[in-house]
Amino acid sequence: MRVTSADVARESGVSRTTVSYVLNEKPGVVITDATRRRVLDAANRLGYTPSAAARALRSGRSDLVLCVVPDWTIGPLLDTLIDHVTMSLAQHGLSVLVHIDRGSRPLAELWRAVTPCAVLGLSPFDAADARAMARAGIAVIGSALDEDPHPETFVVPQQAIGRLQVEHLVSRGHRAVAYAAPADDRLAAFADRRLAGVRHECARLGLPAPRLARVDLTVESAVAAVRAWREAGEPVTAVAAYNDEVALAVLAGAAAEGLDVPGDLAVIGVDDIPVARLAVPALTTVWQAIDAQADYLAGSVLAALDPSLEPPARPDDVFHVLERAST
Amino acid sequence: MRVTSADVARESGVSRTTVSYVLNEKPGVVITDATRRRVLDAANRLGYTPSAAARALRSGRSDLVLCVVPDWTIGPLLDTLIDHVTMSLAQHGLSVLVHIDRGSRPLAELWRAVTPCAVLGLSPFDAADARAMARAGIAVIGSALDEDPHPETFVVPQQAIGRLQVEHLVSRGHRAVAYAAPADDRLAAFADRRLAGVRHECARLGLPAPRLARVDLTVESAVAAVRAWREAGEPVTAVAAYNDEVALAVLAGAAAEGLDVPGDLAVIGVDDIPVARLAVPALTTVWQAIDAQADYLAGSVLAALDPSLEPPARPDDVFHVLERAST
DNA sequence: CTGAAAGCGCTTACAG
DNA sequence: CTGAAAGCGCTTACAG
Repeated sequence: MRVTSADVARESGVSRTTVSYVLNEKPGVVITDATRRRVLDAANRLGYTPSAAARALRSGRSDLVLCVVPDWTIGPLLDTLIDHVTMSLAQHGLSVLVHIDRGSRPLAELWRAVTPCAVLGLSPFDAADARAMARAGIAVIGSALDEDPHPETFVVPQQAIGRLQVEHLVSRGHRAVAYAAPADDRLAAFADRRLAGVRHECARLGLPAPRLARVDLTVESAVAAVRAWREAGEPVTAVAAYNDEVALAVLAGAAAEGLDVPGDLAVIGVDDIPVARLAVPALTTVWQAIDAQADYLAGSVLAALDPSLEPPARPDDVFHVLERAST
Repeated sequence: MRVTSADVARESGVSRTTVSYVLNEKPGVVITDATRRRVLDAANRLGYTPSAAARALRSGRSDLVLCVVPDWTIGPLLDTLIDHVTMSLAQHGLSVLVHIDRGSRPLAELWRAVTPCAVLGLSPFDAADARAMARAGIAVIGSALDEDPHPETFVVPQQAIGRLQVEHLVSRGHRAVAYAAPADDRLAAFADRRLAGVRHECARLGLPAPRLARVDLTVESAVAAVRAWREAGEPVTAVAAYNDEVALAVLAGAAAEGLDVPGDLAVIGVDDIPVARLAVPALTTVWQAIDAQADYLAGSVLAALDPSLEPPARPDDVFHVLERAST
């Protein structure tokens, strides 16, 4: 049978009220040391752990943070981010629970089932969902892929990535730029915005509009793209790839076509996956300050939970070009 | 204010009992169609969703499955596995919640807070934890990295991977085999077992004991390893790498040393990460049947929850050599 | 076919 | 400093 606070009360000869006060270290209530000791001992002896369900029912709150992750195949960066956030929040007594949302069950069912104190969305929430959660007293920290004025929002401006890639390529003397988009449609929300950044920066700098090709993670696909780019009126000399994997495909395509990188074709990726460093030539890429972003996220949760806390400052400068041999 | 079943009862002019019966489709209870309709309508109109906390308190059970993931940097395979399990269980009304366990908070606190109906461990549980959960009526599905006779255990025999690698290399005519171990200590549980498999198979086939080197994900590290292997009395001609990333490092090291792959040195990885296909030469690797493993896992959860269900058969043949150009 | 009532385990005014 | 009691929202015997 489950050990309840009543058992602890009986065992230590006090009321449940006192047990609750002692165990929760209720501020403002003074308990004699002897009593406290007796309660703590009894709780220990009995192996008492409070029922979270009862607690949640009573207070309408838990110490769970629900982190909703969309069906992205973003990979290691996301894992690292979640890992960091989990660690940070654990230090404040909060447990992060990750749920991969593929839309098979409505989000509403989930957060009601978990009764979290906060919900962290790593992709934008449906407005109705967000409202419903807020109405239920849950702290909602949403996300956006574009600049967003709303302070409690996690923003990773994807356009900036594309801009940065072009800026770097141009600094290396290139003018004819191509964008290598991923084949997986689930990535479109990211890919389209990064492409927009590329386009924007090209226009701003007076370069020809970027050529575009979808590249899946096969050599053939990359070869086809590389050929098309090279055959253009003004042949492409530099490629901004959606991410490192796509960039590695382009590298493989260029090698298969006998092109020299970066002599004939420069390539820049995004993410700095471990393997990027191992490519021949080593891949130039855009690195993200995941730690800073994780800290911001954790801080936002904490601030949303405790209004007396200063909300964290949005990290700027979260992107950085890591120059290696491929550009 | 929260909408409760009492509100629905009032709105539809029935008792809470009836509301509960209708909403839970209680078997054996017959409700007139008109009543059912009224209740459903009212629930809808009011936007009623049951309080999971109250339900959990009442029944001591939720429809949450807690999946505890250790602090591995295993990457995409794990993501895929969890994704599949989440999907499968969602079809049975269960929501999977993933928690990365880095030991900062005791597991006991977490499962008590979540009140899951089942806990899925992707690494072995502490025996005391497992007992406590079982005592609390939670279905426990543990994991093991070695053969394990316990039926409700998820086993991915790591040794088999090493054996398979050697078997393949030998089939290509090699005798002098090396093992490229990862530098990250968190991977030791896997790496050591795979190495044991390599050793075992070498011994069984009468080959020299495998040479061993740690390779981190840099070219320099791989170059050092490759040099050491080539300088040996009987130079190594084939490398079984811990995983694809390490294998790609070895490939880079071999290239830097001017070695021909697979002519001078054959390399086989594990995982079939997308980039493996893009390597030059394309990387031979050991592929895992993640889907089958996910199905087994989901089936185990379901079977543990409902004794009338047949427990799933353990998938065999979950590993498979994917032969490409590097061997 | 439907309702009144108990109880899951907790916290917290409210009294002493 | 401590206790008796209410109530969070649900489900389920038990009566009708």
